[in-house]
Amino acid sequence: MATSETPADPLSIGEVAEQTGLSVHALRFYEREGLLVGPVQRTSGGRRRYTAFDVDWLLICVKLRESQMPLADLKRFAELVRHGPGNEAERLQLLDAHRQRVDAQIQALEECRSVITWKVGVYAEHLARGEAEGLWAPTT
Amino acid sequence: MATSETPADPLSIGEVAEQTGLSVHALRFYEREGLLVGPVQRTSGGRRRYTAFDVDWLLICVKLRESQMPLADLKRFAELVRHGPGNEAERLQLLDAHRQRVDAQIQALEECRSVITWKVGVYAEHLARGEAEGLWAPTT
DNA sequence: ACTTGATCTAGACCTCACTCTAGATCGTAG
DNA sequence: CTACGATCTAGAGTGAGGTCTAGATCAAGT
Repeated sequence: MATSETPADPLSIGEVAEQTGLSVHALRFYEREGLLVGPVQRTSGGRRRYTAFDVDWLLICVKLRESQMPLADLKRFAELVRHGPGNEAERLQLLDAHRQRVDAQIQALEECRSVITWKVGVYAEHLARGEAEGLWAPTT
Repeated sequence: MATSETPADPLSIGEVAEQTGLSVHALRFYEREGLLVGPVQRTSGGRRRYTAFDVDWLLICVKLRESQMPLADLKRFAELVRHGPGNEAERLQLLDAHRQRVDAQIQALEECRSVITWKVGVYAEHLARGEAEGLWAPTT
């Protein structure tokens, strides 16, 4: 899962933005909100230096966010990881609950998809027939 | 697809809220925003009376919203239907584009799901082994 | 030394999709 | 007639999740 080729090659915020797909604004925002596991290192001049660990964590964050995990849950998860060993059961529970929500989302989307597909079919058929029918009730 | 048992039995806003899962506030909001195909009928006293057509349309709206169609697109779709025959190609295009977005969403969620499942597996395994290992890197 | 572009902070601002409030009115049951 | 709950309108407020701004600083190239 490591993103790094060389084990230690700190990245600038811009580079991390590119690698994660998050904006630099979002990266700073996530940090302020306590969504990162550790404090991000800084150069002597005050610029952020992200380690491969930071980037890996952010990539996971991206996946969790993409699947609609609220920032509050993400924050809780980060806190658990930050506090180290001893709370793995809770981490597991948090992730597993989220996985169930993702499953539910997929199912819901598949239902939507079938409704949409059916409706697309209705239109396509009518168009194919030359759209000269009078059957256009408001909801079809 | 008709929800009505009796072809003509107008419903109150509260009943429609119950049937669609939308709040009465949301129903009024949708109407104001032009998301409905026709104007909703009113009683002499000014109360809304929804027809089975209205409800069917709302049920479709619910599905489209559930799959993240923005209200702006929903509004456009409503406008097209409102203007009647002659724009079926555009309706088809709008729906089909949305269907593609839904497919992409499902795919993305499935990817998320597999990342999460993998991580759940990591925790579960460690817990099963008695959590006495020192392997807890920040991102695992 | 100078210029340029990336980064810094604090905090204001934004969009989306509702949600809620106030104060009035309707309609039905007692 | 009176209560009471459901509904009405216009408009303000909310929460999530960023996004943007201003004004300063840093770092690299020429």
